[in-house]
Amino acid sequence: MTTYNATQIEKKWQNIWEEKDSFRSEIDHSKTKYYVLEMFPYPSGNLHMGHMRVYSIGDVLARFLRMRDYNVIHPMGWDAFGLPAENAAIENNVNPAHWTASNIENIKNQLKLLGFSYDWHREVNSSSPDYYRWSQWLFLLMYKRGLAYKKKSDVNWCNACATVLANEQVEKGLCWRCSSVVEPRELEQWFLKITDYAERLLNDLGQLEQWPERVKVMQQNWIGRSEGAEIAFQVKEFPGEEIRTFTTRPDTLFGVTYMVLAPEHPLVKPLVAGTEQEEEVLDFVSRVRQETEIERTSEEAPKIGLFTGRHAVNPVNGEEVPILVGNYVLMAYGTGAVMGVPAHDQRDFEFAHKYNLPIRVVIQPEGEDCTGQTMQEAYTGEGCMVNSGSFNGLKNTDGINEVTEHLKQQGQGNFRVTYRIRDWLISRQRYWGAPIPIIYCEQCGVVPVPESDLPVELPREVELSGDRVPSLAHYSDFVNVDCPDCGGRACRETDTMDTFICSSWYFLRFTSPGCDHAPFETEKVDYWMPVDQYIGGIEHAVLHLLYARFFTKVLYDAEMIKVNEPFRRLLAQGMVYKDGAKMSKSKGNAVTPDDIVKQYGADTGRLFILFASPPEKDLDWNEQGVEGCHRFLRRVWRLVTEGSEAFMVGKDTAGHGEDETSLQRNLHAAIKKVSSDIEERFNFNTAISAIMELVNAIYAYRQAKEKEGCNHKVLRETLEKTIILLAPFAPHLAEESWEILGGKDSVHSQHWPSFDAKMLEVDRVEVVIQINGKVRGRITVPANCTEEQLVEEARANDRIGEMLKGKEIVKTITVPGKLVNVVAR
RNA sequence: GCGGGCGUGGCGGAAUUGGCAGACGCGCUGGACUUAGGAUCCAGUGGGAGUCAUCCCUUGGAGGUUCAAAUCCUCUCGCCCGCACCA
Repeated sequence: MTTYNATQIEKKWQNIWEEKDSFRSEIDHSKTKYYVLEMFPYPSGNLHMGHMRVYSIGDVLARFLRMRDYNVIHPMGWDAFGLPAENAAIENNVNPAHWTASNIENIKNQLKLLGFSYDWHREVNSSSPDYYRWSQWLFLLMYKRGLAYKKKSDVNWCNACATVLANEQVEKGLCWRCSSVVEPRELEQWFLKITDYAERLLNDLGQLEQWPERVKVMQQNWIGRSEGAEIAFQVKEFPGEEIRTFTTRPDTLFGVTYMVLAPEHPLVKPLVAGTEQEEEVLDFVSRVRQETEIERTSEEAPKIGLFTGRHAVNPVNGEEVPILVGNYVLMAYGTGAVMGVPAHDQRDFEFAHKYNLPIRVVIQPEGEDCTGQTMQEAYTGEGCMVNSGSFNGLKNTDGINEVTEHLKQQGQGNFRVTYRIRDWLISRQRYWGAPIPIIYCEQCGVVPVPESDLPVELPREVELSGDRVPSLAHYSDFVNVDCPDCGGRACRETDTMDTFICSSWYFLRFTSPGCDHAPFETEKVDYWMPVDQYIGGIEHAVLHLLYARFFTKVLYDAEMIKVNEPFRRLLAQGMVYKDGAKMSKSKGNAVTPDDIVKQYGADTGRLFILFASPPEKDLDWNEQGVEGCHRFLRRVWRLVTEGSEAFMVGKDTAGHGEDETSLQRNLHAAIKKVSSDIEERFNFNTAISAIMELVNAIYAYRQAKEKEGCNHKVLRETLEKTIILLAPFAPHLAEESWEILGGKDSVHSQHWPSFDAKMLEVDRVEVVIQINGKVRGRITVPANCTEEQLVEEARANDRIGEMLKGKEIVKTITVPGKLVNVVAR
């Protein structure tokens, strides 16, 4: 017997798979297609355990489904644009393109060492011109459809990254990549109108039955739909000028005692012009506008309001209330103006107390008599409308509609839905991205680059002398261009696109990677889409996963694809921890896939990562657990090598008795469990434990038959099927074992075994006897025993009879094949 | 504050429909083989008591429903995650 040499075996089969092009996928209408996709990596240098986990999960599924006769597509590529390439370029004095290319080569080799079954013919690289050409083309599609526009506004600026960020890319006021504080900056930037799709992005979450609840909830929160009314207040001092507010509580309109504008509100300046308060207010406004999001939204930040000297007129009762400017009102939400109803909103209540503003109760809780003086906090519950003119006596829940309807008829308001989500800011002031295909002409203004001129290529020679890679504005050859319309002097847009654009459609490109006349071929995209199983980290719950859904819907509307949701089923895998901390180089607790491959082999690493925890839960890396998995694979290896020697030289001496039947029953039970655990539940950990049990059963059988010898036919069949079951998890060892056992072709081209229900049947079953719900004995009865017989048998049992002596049997409950419960007093 | 999730041996975790709690693995204990064992094989391993072919307790805690609860309901404690001055 030879020892298990993982390195040698793995190298051998990786070469064979590559030579035979084993994982190539083509359209085949005779089979059901299945698209298995894991989020493609950013090629940052080395693969880490998080990568190994996602890709191991995907590979098990892909290999399993192929054996289940699905036509599986399982592609891989590179999310290759992005800032780290620029930073590395400066540090190492190397062109970002070259740095990226060498990382890709490295990571690709690492993926190959792990034995993942990708169709490398479909490899895509988002930073190559033949890919970003179509990212640009899609931008132009958005532009044509009115979904891309440029506007000047306050945007999130990250100083460390020297670029702006989308709202989704700011976490608690910090840059998602480098964690530095994000500042507001007024710039003219390109946006995509994702808000036009807010309603559909929200509603269609309902279709995504196979997505984890938490991801759907996170997207729901992010989109943040709220229903209410928009109400117009006239400005007393400027007849004809109105302030529009959004509220979810139009029923409290009669309780308005003041109005607050955001500092950025366009009416602030004209309103205060010429008042005593002008200087103070403008000073306050400029101060607030310089604050970072952290400063402005921190818990300690006091709510400050300043009177503008002007008044708003309540449309329902003509009352005049002071207009203030407040630091807590956000221009980007609703209308940037808030009506203050202190009696029925806790924040307004506190604000009113601070500034001595009147509190007027307009919703009275049943059986109580609240007044502004006696209230300790705002009343936000249901009640009866009071102090509300003709609406008095109405239930406030009805009042919401009635008041809005009234305003609508008077032309002073309307029903309105507001979303928290903002348009997607896609401009980036960086070099290493896809250039935005827009030209600014002195004569014609904004001119989209004609499709035939795509791609707008990045300058290849990069200046690497400073402390950062210069943006495209630095390259005059790039900037200066003739206008495509009039031929006159023009210049290019010098910002590049957010890399999330590239990853919003790569799953479509995988269906037709070489296509040079369109982003993808209709026939192919229609065959392969949607992605049947998508796997990736939870960190993209509202970034990539929201953007990709948006792109898909736009392409659906443009009639380029037939699906309006890209990912049918989603698995958000947990993180990899070690010693209670997230595994990372900086914490010094990192174990790399390379280490594992070297020490134990890829099969051991893959097996452990799948066995240690169910995929959606966090996983704690444990060296001894890895050794346990390696031990298991060696146990399998010994069975195969010793078994094959026995098959060749030994005589088949044993007949077919109880032991053989039992072994076969173990086999079929394992087939059943492993199949359903992979296919229905994704519980790879329990699938693996079922294979371990089967292997233990084979060892037990061999030991039981040590003297008289095994039934080789049964043993061999069991062993072969065990190897097939193991193939998705430990593909190299399975392949080698298959060869040793004399199997035909590759183990991976075998049909997945089906279990025979007859094999699972037993003649006799053990049944638990309970008295009042407690286990008091066990009996073995024929499997087809009737309930009556079962009760008879139970009561006939000596011990049970003893315990029931002198008691009255109230009733008996039987669960066939499982238990008898005797209820006795 | 709103929303989602989790809590089971020394550890990772099983228990799929309410039906034997603790599968499988790690660790630990004992034995076999051996010059040796950090290899391999076999046996044991939730806690407590014991008259050792037995009983009691046990799924964060307290109640409840049920013949039967890790699983369903109510309350409660703890932890993790998302959103949050959102009008």
